Amino acid sequence: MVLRVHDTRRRKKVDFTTIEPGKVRMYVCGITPYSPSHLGHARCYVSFDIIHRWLEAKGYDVTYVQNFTDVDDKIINIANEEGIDFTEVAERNIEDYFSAMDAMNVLRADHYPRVTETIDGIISMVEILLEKEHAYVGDDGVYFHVESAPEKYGLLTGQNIEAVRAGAGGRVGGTGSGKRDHKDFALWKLAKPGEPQWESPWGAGRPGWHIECSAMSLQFFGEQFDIHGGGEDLQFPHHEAEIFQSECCTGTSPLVHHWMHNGFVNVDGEKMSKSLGNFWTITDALQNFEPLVLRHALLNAHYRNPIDFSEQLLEDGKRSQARLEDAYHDALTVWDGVKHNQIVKLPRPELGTEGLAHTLGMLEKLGEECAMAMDDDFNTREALAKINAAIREISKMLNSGLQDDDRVAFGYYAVEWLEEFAGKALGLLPTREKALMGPPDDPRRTELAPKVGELLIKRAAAREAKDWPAADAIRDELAALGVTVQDTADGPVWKITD
RNA sequence: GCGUCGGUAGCAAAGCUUGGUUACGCGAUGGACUGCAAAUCCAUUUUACGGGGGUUCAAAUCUCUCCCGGCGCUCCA
Repeated sequence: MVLRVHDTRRRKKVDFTTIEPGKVRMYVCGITPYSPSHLGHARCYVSFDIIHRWLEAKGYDVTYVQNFTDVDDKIINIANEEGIDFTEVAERNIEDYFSAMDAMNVLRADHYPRVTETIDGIISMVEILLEKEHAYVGDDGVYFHVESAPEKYGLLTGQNIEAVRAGAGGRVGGTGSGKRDHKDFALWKLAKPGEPQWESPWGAGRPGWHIECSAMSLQFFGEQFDIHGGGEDLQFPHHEAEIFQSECCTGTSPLVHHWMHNGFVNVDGEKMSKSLGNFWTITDALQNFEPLVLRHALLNAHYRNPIDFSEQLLEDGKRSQARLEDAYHDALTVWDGVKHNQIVKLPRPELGTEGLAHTLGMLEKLGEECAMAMDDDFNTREALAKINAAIREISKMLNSGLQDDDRVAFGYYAVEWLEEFAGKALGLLPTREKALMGPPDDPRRTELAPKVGELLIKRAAAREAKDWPAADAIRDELAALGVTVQDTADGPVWKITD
């Protein structure tokens, strides 16, 4: 099947092609670690995790590079306020980032280069740009001269060079920068006293914001690569600046074959921002919701469309995720019941119109449709629709009174199906152990277990005696503790649901 | 102002490139199952596609126009 991806530059879905057969070079702009990671980061890196996973599922050998902008004005300001080194600020926020991403099942990239480790590459790139007269040295740093390559202006955003000049002309003088033209941007900023700095031919200083990505992609991938991603806000000016720098430096065009940008997280219809007071860090969201619930909520929209975030969105995600995990749990239980015996190998499903054969045929078809959805520009919403349909089929079959061998074989097949699509492709499944045992690392569960166990024994006795009012009273008591009981064929099961 | 993306049922959100069948989920209601629940399944809510023209046998989908909204044009995922 052909993979179609939306390319920002061409503004449409195109057939995905790679520079080198079977290999994908993917660069995604990472965070500036000046504060704990927020929901916008969650959305971005979950989106590209999906892309990463699906490319690998399709058999590509993917090299995924994601940078850290570990020195910048905001980091320096915070370090100064707190009286610590800027590296400490960067370090602690990078740790926060990784722990949030790991919790959400975001697979690690292959490389996480940092600005502070890429200084040499940046300097040599700036030197070439100066040599080719695409850059000049100003009072306070080195600047890229946009007018030196006007044909590259607005490639991603359609901005018109004349209009931008007219619209922002007044700002040039006021900034006090050594720019000749307001459209120009810094490649190297000379250090003010006390700022972190590195030696360069133009004086001690640090890199401008955009140049790092050009230097890093050149270092890891060479002059061209397959996918460049990031949040949609990075299109202008960041990604357009990268095109200027890289293409003018190497003389090779295009730098990137597929530009991919994820949509924003809004809150109550407005952009999430600190100044509006509607700001959510990932840690905030994970106070009341499991990481996979957040992941599920994010995948419930297409990656390019905006998400309007709310408590309700997480509540919906929670229900959908519970439905998925329950189905996985049930299938695992059926199969796990005999795992110590010989694994029953399911015969190749024969398509039919009745019973097991029919359901197996349905699942096979749903799997194909799920893959088609992912091939269509990573349509996770559509894929989830297929997974929901599969859950229904699995659930029906597991409750249909199948006989032992068929039941076990079907459970095994269902586990494999879910692991392939919901697990491997979408990253929505917990480990088998977790799914079977429930959340063992929830401290509240451990705390409640003795009390709940006691009440359940009492309730079982009351039910045995058909004393329904007493049994219901105990259930109410459990509910007051935030515990919901389900009576199943294998006895009562309880969950924390408040 | 310029650029760009969007407006789909009570909520939420796919489908639009390649025009003709159901999205899916939540909520609500009814039913099956249950001592009652929960979970699960079945059904209804469903004459859904911002307004108005055009093309067509046929339009959510193509086209024109108008209205409304997000985002970008300064740092941002």
